[in-house]
Amino acid sequence: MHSDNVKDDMGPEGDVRSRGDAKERIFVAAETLFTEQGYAATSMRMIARAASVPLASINYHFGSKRDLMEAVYQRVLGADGRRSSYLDKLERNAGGAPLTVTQIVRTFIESTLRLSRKDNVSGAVFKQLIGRAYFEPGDDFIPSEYVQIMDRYRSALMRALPGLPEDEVLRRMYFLVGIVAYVMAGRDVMHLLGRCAPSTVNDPETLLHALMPFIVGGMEAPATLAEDA
Amino acid sequence: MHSDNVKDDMGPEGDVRSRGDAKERIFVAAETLFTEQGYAATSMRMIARAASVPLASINYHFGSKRDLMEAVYQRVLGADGRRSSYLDKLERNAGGAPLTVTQIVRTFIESTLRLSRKDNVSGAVFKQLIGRAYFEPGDDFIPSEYVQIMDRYRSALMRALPGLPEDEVLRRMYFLVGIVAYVMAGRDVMHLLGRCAPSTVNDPETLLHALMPFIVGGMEAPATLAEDA
DNA sequence: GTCTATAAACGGATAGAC
DNA sequence: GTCTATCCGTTTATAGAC
Repeated sequence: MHSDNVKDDMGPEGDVRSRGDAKERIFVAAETLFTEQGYAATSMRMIARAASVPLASINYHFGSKRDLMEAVYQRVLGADGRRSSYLDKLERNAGGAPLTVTQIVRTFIESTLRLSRKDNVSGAVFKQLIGRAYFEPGDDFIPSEYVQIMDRYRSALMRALPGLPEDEVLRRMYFLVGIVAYVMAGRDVMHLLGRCAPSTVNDPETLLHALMPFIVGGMEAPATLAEDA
Repeated sequence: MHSDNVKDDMGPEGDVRSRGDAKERIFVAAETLFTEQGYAATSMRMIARAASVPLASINYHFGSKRDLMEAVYQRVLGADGRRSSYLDKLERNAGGAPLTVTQIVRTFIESTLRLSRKDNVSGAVFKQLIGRAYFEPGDDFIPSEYVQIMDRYRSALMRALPGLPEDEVLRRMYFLVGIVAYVMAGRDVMHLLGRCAPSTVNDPETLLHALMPFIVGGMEAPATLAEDA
């Protein structure tokens, strides 16, 4: 431990960095623990210990545990704002023509993947967080930006699938979000399904790539099954 | 058994019923609360209050909170043992020919739905529990019977989709399980996607029916996308 | 077997020294 | 701003009367 004027020797950035570091470490620890264990099962003391800060520091920087949770979700999901702009760019290139289902689905999946790589200190660890956002019970932490993005995807899919009733498109979009969330959540269900190379199956990136033909096939399927044996 | 002869006046079924009632009420309350709120967020006191039993009664009948959780999962998932026999019956009728993807998927979905209606006192409430089984962090509660059932589905799908590589079939089965679990989990994500008649969208039974063509289309899709604009 | 009372530990949040 | 010590409610689990 050092006394007050030791920090002053580092100049102004010393102060800023020490503040930022503590807050950032709390952020990373909270993101990791909430993701791995869920909100209710994670205690403030676990977060403090993982971030190597005193317990009171969390309340000082973030307020309550609930506030901390909302801050984590806001940052992670808020970084997703570019999803709609990717769609905009595609539609501009198409010159007014409807996008294909493949294009829309690929944009959704790739921006989700990009979200899991950039702007996130914890990178590989955080992958479950968005998936968990849909399953965590209680009040929803999902920011309003997300609603707008989903609306953009909805209208694009409506145009791409004119043969389907509107509510059917909506349901299939529900399935699209759900299955991506499920894969992002990354729960290892494969041990249920028998042996397989774990790297092939558990890596979210590989899985989401394999997901493409599956989703497109599902999206473009007829509303009612032809075969009914 | 018991020292007091007061209870003997009710006859043997009096004893059995009183034991069964308390234990059963605890079971139902636990199933409901674990399902609605998750394991960590549910306290023994909530369960005791919902079941109208004293707190100590839970520990007497079930041991620890963890033991209670495992008992609930065992009973709910264990009731799923008929899934494989449904497949067996189909294959016997087919006389050695491979089942169609539609048949397999329908069997999976319908037995999942049947599971949510029968052999469960809480009926409508429990719907999320199986879905949650795949997402609840921590050690897994999934009984070994499930692994065998999944193996049966895996081999049936392998035969139904001879054009796909084995690991691709496995991945698509992963998607099948995932999306059914997601819909069963029943988290209301539809407010993200814009307005829609809630009854059409939130009712699991309707959703799972709409899921059929989507999944079959995804299952039968080519391994690589033809269109790549 | 049922229930009250309590033990022992843990939870989030804060007061106050520095 | 940082950190120690603490308050106080809640948690799981059990002891012991009936």
